[in-house]
Amino acid sequence: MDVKTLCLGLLSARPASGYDLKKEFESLFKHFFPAGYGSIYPALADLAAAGLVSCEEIPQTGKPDRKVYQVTPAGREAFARALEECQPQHKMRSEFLAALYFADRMEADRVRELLEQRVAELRGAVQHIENIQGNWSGDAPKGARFVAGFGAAVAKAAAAYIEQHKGLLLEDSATARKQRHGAPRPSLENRA
Amino acid sequence: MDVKTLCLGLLSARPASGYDLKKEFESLFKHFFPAGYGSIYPALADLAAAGLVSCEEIPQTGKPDRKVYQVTPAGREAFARALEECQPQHKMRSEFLAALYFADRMEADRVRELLEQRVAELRGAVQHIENIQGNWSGDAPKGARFVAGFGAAVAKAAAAYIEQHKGLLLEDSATARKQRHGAPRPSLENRA
DNA sequence: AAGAGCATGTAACCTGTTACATGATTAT
DNA sequence: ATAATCATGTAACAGGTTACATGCTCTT
Repeated sequence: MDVKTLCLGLLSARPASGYDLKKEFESLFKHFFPAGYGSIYPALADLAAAGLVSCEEIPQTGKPDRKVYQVTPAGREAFARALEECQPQHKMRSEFLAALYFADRMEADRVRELLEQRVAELRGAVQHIENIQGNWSGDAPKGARFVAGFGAAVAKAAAAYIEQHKGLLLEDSATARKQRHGAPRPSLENRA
Repeated sequence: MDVKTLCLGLLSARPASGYDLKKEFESLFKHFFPAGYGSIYPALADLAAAGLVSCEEIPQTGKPDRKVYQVTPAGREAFARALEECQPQHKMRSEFLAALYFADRMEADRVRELLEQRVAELRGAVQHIENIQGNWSGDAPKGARFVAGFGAAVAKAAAAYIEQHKGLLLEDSATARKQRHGAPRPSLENRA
């Protein structure tokens, strides 16, 4: 399941240009499978070379010809097989968590900055998803709805965790806790 | 924040060999920053070449010499600067979500399989984290505790979402819902 | 006038993954 | 016996990112 396969999948719903596909990646796929022109255009060229899509060039004035790609029967079959056979991974690489692992060695302001930035990003992601959902009129495919809901739910959970547990990183002494809340708060955070 | 920087960070807590570092990556970092020997050994060689770590070779019988790396003052400084200056990203690439976006074009059994696999993985991740937390006796660094809690919370939220919303993907007609639950369930899933 | 949107692509680069190569010791 | 653990590394490969290259039109 690489960018190439995803392009094939999107094209098997409707014909599109590389530019169009980029916009699709920017909307729903943005937060779990980003792709730029640098991967989309070569992917399209490869798919065409393999005969999985065909390309119709539409002349334009003042801009490069618009190249609209369409799935071929072979492409449709290849995508179906890909869906059947792939063992979909869920990879993540979080520099955010890696950095916070070393929170001990950072200044409190820096920790606060990282935490706030991440929460802002997460809220942005939720907003982005809810905007998309708001533009659906009940006719969106169930896969899209499931995926959007998943993204929003997980982003909200992440933001909530940060808000609820940032104290663990920002208040480093029992004294600090006492002064701010009147009583020490034993760390219950990590219980099952 | 690449594998190289993380190795430097781990080494600035205690000296270790590449093999040791791999184990550290396998424990807490496993779910948000995986790294294999193929990235760790070259990273260590680069760090040594740059003078950020020093290496002591300990002869062994029957195995390659154990190479224990230690941070140099320059390395400590470089890591501090990296923590200060990095703008930590949180990248994810989920073939799982990408595949489910196309759930319409999959057989129900296949969808069920993907969902179950993912839930099993998520529960495994939670288990893994809770095992680590169980081995801590209150003395673990706060960064580690925060990160572990975050991972567990997010994994639980993801698993819960899947369990609660898999119906959206598996029951595809109002008829099916009526037969199983006695009444159709309007899609409330995506409301804010 | 400035900026966003439309529209395509290439080439160098970075980083990480996978497979290969070796081999003794210890636990089940 | 078999598998796991210890212990190191290289080389080829894959895949994606970034910067470069071009240029018109429409909106503000």
